[in-house]
Amino acid sequence: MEKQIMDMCDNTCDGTETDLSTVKQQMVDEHSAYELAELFKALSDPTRVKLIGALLVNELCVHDLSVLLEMGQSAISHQLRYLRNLRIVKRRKSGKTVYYSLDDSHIEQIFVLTLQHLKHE
Amino acid sequence: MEKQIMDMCDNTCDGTETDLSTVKQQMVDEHSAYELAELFKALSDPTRVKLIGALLVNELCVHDLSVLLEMGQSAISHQLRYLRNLRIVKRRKSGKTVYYSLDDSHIEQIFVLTLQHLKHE
DNA sequence: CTAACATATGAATACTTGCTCATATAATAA
DNA sequence: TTATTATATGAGCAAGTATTCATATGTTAG
Repeated sequence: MEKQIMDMCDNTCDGTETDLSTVKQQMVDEHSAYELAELFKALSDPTRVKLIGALLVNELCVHDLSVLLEMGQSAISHQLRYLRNLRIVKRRKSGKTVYYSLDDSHIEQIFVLTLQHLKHE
Repeated sequence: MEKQIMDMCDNTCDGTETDLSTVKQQMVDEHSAYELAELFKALSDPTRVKLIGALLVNELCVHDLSVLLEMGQSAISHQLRYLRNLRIVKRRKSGKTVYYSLDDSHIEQIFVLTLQHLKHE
């Protein structure tokens, strides 16, 4: 434990000439790191990926999404709320049914770009 | 429960004219969904984001990363192993010290693209 | 009004995950 | 050899997460 704190005070390990303060200035800041992680976390679950993948094709209601993914209505609804809180999807109500669609072209781009990368290799 | 299974057999809910089988054909398949989620999961943690953000600037050894992120050596090492297993980072050994660097230009692109999106809004 | 349908949501639970601690491995120095 | 430095790793735990179940809300039909 004491040793660890000592290490923290040192600025380089033996054999490195890297200027850490320069790296620290250039690297992504604390706040951005959390924002990035939060955004990627939304895409880090297969169910959410499938939901986004489906909404990429068409606006769909909860029931249809539940049929498409072969999952319970409640699970779908919970995940849609998650994505809605992050403004990744939006909803449109029409009578009894609620239609969901994508609400963020950024996510759409990232999603499609990454999908292409996975396919072409 | 019985009701749920009934729902699954229906192909549309009232008020929808969406052809679900057509959507299913176009949407991302099961396997791709899991691959996408796995990839994004690697980027869904602030520590891993910071690690990648630092290695985006420079190749760095474990100790320096531990200093930069102000975290214990063990935590850093565990996360580096995680990223290494997914071939996101690679390592180069030089004497006692091990230098890590990015190993996947895809991830790099996605990371930078997303970072830009977050900044410009 | 009541019944049926569509969606939302709180609680419970099984599972996952990120960190710490202690220790192991590996390389170098004395 | 032993001591020191750098990194790796297994176990354990606390916190988080995705699903299910039961139920609530809201909408339309009869």
